[in-house]
Amino acid sequence: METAAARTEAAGSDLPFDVFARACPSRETLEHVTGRWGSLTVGALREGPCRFNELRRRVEGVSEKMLSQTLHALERDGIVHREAQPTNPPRVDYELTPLGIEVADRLLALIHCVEGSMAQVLTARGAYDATRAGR
Amino acid sequence: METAAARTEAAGSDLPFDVFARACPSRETLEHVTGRWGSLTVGALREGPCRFNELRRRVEGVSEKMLSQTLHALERDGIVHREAQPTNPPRVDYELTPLGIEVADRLLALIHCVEGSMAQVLTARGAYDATRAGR
DNA sequence: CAGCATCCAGCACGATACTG
DNA sequence: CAGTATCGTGCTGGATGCTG
Repeated sequence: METAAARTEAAGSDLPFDVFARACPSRETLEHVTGRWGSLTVGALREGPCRFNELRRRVEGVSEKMLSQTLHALERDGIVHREAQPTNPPRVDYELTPLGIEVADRLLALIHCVEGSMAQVLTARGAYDATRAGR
Repeated sequence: METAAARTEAAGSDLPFDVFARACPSRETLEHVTGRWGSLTVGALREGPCRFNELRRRVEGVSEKMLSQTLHALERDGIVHREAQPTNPPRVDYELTPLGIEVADRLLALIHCVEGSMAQVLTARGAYDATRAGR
């Protein structure tokens, strides 16, 4: 009972996918979803469908390039749906798929947990830094 | 109602911390927790306290350096507690703090959600790639 | 065992410019 | 508006070697 697979099974889950295993494709998807911009993009889309530039405004600080890249990865994974109207000027709406909503809800639970704990975190940081002040 | 802060408030949350805002410290903590190795480290520690090298084995593929770095960040944020015994050879145990457990549970919910959706994800990827086969 | 220090390759990312 | 293309760089992160 040393391997990741063995532990996963011991934990009651016999799914074929295990993020703790080196080469599992679920790691990629998890990274797309939890990545620096992925998590914020998915979180922002939970508020409802959104166009490209509006999304850029929701996710403060994201560059055009990174948002585009992030959206492509999420679309490929079936988390985000892209709806393009062939009008002029072009209009493209992004929205979460049903799967995306599932993921977004867990993600937002985590985000809110972190946001709500920031006072504690900041205190912990102060204490940690204080013990190392002299070095 | 354009800014991240305004939206957050409109969404019913009037917390002072908003990850969608450019310079919010919660972004850092979220990244520590959701980062490539952070998420796996926190997830692995949810199984119980663990020594350095055992942790390295649980989180397949992590290098010494990255694990060390990750643990420091998590310790500083008050997610992980480090307990060192001054014995020889040295023995150090890492474990989640109460806050860490809160976070880990949300994180694992997300991880299991992703793991359980991988069949769907892989199908979506196939479909996506198929439509772009010719370019 | 539990780690820090150093080196360095690669790519993640931002800035800028251009297209339909 | 909604992107793609290209370029430059600073940081990420792996490999290696050393310490207590």
